[in-house]
Amino acid sequence: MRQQSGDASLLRRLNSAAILRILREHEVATLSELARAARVSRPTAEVIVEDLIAEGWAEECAEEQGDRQRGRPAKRFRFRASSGHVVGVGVGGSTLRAMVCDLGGTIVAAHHVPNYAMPAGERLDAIVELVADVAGRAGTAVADLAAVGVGTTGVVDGAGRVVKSVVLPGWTGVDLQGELGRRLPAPVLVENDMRLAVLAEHWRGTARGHSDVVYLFTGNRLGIGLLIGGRPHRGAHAASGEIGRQAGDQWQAFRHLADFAMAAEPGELRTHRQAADFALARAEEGDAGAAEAVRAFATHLGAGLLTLVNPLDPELVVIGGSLSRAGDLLVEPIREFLDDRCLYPPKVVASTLGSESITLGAIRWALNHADQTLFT
Amino acid sequence: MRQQSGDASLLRRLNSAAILRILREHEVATLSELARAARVSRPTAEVIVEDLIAEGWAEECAEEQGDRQRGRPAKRFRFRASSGHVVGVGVGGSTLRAMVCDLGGTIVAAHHVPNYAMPAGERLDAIVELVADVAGRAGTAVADLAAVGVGTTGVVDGAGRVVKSVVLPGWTGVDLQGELGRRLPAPVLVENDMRLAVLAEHWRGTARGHSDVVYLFTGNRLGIGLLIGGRPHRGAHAASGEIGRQAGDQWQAFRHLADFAMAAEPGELRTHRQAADFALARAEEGDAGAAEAVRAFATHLGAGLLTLVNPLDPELVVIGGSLSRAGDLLVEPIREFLDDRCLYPPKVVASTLGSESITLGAIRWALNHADQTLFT
DNA sequence: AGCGATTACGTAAGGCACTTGATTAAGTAG
DNA sequence: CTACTTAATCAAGTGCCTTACGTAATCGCT
Repeated sequence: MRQQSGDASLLRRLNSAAILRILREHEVATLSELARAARVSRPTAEVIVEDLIAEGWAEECAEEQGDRQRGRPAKRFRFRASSGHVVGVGVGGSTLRAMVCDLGGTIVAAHHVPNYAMPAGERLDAIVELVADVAGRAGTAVADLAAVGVGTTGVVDGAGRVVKSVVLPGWTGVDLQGELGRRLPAPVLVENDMRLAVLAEHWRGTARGHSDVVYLFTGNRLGIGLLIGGRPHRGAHAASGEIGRQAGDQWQAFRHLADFAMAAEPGELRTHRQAADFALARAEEGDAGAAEAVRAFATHLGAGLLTLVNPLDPELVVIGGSLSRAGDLLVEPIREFLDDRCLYPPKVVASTLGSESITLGAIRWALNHADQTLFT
Repeated sequence: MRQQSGDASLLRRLNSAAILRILREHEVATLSELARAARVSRPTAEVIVEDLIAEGWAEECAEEQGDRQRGRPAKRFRFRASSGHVVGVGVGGSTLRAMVCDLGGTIVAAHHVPNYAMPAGERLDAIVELVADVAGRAGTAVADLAAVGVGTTGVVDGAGRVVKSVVLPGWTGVDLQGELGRRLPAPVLVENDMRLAVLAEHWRGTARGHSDVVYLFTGNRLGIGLLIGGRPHRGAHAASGEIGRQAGDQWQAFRHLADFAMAAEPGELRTHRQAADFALARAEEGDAGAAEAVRAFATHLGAGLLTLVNPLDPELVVIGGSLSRAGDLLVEPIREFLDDRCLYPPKVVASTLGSESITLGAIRWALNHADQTLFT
């Protein structure tokens, strides 16, 4: 822990950051409100707000009709959300997605392009182009972006290098953060997609208000993202959540669905996800065998989750990824399984963010970085 | 996150805390050194040190021969470790242990008494008496203690209540922190023993310098303590590490040893720990069957650990508890198992703290609390 | 319309903590 | 004994915040 010390200017930085925070949390605020909330005197709040306006972080806004109290009308100020923008990028197995939002967290543009099998260099170019594209749609230059957050499949180390990727050919070993940082005139932050997904759930998804969350991604593969103490857990080698090589059949749940699909329509070759979609669709139509397979699948997931839930004791388990659309069909058996076996069963819910979760997480990740530089 | 703000006096508090920190980290320091390290001017460092001395936190010490440089000799100051003391208590299955240490972390007294089956009220009295005893041995009054840290078996909630204990009869439901706080004229902090054990390993054990650690306690039962980001992980219901009710045979490793002991000496009734001691002793003597049983036991533990290691990606796994005396006999098979199956295998080591780990952790927990109040 | 009550704005004076810079003190090296 | 080095001491001076007081703008009541 860095020992804090400093001269008088530190005080100003601190108070300035406090005021800015309060401004951003409230829609609008008067000087008196700011002074009270930040526990500083009015004159102090005044000069700080003047500075913030001069630097473009805040703006005065016209008074609204209706909320007029007694006494002299107060000037009203608000955080200038458009003073900066960030981009979030999601590098998925089949799609490159990107979003732009302002510093207030409002999404102002989004776009996506297919992510077919291509050499790494070409994909880097595609990402750069996509970032420029969405930035343009938002009326911003790439150079003016406060940060670009990127979420990608694979093991991503602390420096934003893709250490290992089985989904994207040629992606292993790419120094994604370095390469994008060289091509983009803005700070680039690369993270693993699971960690960003759970961050998104915490920000705008079903995990709002919960600081200890286990996120289970279900799609063509299984993945885990852990939120611990409100922050994504990365692990010593940034490999947290990698359950792919898990021994035994701990996480080999897909076979229940694959077996069902194979039995129902023999000869058909399916990916995990295709088999899952097939079985889920049949189950929703009322097919008893399919329902049984889905239940076995979910229970298997529950068993895997249990090995984590007991040691970690999370508040919440979120089931995300494309299979989470199945909702209670998937969630209910997991809930039952955990309820039976945990001293303190966590809540179990399905994600509602859908395919946007990783991009949203990348946005939040970039916003976190912007905040850090903003509040210093 | 609380938004910081404050007037000029905050600056003094901050700088004062910084100086105090530096003083405690260095054995002795001159004013110039302090000013440089804390990044404040010399006059500032001077008045702060004067204040600290007046309040008893620091003291001037005579110059040492030998380290004389050129120029006017500097006054030398040091942290006054004896300005405060804390007590750490470990409530184990068969023993109550206590230690006293000063604010510099030096143990100055220790004592322990048996913890036989007794009513909760009686045990509370025994703890209070033990605390008074060790405090007396250290030449301190209980009322002068900066904090008393207590580690106990069982599920301990955020307020220091024993929510559940299977080891100590009548211990379930005791508001340990409240009851002790009422009986002791000092701040009392109660935590789960596993979390304190891993804290001790981080402080003075094999986990020094590692911030992401999985600690596996092996004794009469299995328990887990997680250190995440350098801090003990508590979980949403403070039940982190409770693997007792784990489903299936995930953590039922003891049966390998119990089966061996039963086969070797039929009819003998043993606790888990007795069976383990028996098998380990035989294995050390070269008994092939015993070695096989121990290996199966260790491998079973490895399988349980794997379910945690892959999602959490710790730097280190520490095997603690009484069985860890077996050393490589236990650790080596676990290491092999994890090395085979992890993308990034953690280091695996046996604890060297022995039976003191929980008490040491309680000490460190109390010191953390003392620090928090010290540096404000 | 005028007046008091209420609330916010604006400015001045004072205090606290830190900094810089000059001067004095206390040693060592030659 | 002198030169050099480093520490202690003292004296401004600056930045930031606070309290205090006077001014401005609006509402509600008479």
